[in-house]
Amino acid sequence: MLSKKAQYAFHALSFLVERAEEGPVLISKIAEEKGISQKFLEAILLELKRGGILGSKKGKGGGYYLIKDPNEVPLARVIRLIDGPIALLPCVSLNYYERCDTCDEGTCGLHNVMAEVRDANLKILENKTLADIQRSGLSA
Amino acid sequence: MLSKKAQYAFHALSFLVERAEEGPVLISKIAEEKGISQKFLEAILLELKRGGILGSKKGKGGGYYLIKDPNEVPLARVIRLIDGPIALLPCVSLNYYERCDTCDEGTCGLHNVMAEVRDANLKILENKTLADIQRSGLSA
DNA sequence: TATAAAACCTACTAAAACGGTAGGGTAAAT
DNA sequence: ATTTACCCTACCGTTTTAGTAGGTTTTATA
Repeated sequence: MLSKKAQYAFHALSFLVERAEEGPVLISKIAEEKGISQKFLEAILLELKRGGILGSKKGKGGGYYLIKDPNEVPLARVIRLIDGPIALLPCVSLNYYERCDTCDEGTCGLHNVMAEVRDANLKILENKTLADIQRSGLSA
Repeated sequence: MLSKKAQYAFHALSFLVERAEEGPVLISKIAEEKGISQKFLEAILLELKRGGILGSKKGKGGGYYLIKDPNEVPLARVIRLIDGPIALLPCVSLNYYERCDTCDEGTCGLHNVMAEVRDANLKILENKTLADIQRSGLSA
C-alpha cells in the first residue's frame, strides 16, 4: 500500500498540474482544497522539491509549482521519492537492491516470480505520468 | 514490500512443498533449515493453518504439512493472509476495499492507474502458485 | 525600510506496525 | 504417565507513520 504521504503527494501534484498556468500555489490553498493537514503537506512538498519535481518561491506571491512537464514525471518517480522501493522484495529491487542471504537468486523461484511482478508494475508506473492522473476517463 | 513474515511464510511453504511426501515436518526443522527464529515461525505457521493452507499434527511424529495441492495455492492468497491488501490504494483493493473520501472513483485518474497496476499484479500473483516457487529456472 | 506573507527548518509526539521473545497450556502418541 | 510438539497469551524494543508546534529566513510591497 502507498502511505498517506504518497497519496497526498499525488493529490497535491495533480492539483499543481491543473493550476500549472497560474504560477506559484500556496501550501494553504492546496491543503484546503485537497483536505490535507497543512503542516504535513508542507513536509511533503518540500520532499518533492528536493526530489527535483517542484520548485518554490518564498515571500508574498510565493508558493509551489511544477518545474517539469507533467508528461516527464512518471508515477514511479514519485513513489520512490516518498515511499521508497516499488518491488516486493529487496532482492528484486532495481533502485533499492539488497542481496538476499537466504536464497540463491537465479534459481530461487520466489525471486523469479517477484521480478516478474516488479516488471509488470514498472511497465505501468514508469510509463504513466502526472499527466495521466488528471481525470482521464472523460472522453474515452 | 513484503514483510519478513510473508517472506518467511514463502520460505516455509516452499520447504513444505519439497517435503510433501514425508508427512508432518517439525517447526524446529523448518526454522533451522531456513534460518528463521522458531517462535516467530510458529506464529506464521499457525496463521497459515488458520488460513486453510496448512494442517498440523500434535504430539510425537507431529508437525506441519500442506493440505492443498501446491498448484491450487496462488501466491496472492498467502500475501493476503499474512500482509493484507495487494493493491496500492484502499479504493482499488478487491479484498480490502475502502471508499476513497477525497476523490471520485471513475473519474479519478489515480484510481484508474492504480486499478491497472492491481490487475497487472493479480494476473501474476493469482496464477503463480506454490508449485511455481520451487527452483523453477533449472531446465529452462 | 518596516512589515507582512510565505516557504523553510527543527524538534517533538502518539499510535500503530514490525519483528521478535517468554512461558506456559493442551492434545496426541507411546 | 510421560514425552513430544503444536497452541495460546502476553509482552517488548525499535521503527515507521501521521501528524503538531513553533520559530527562522526570505521576499514582495507599501
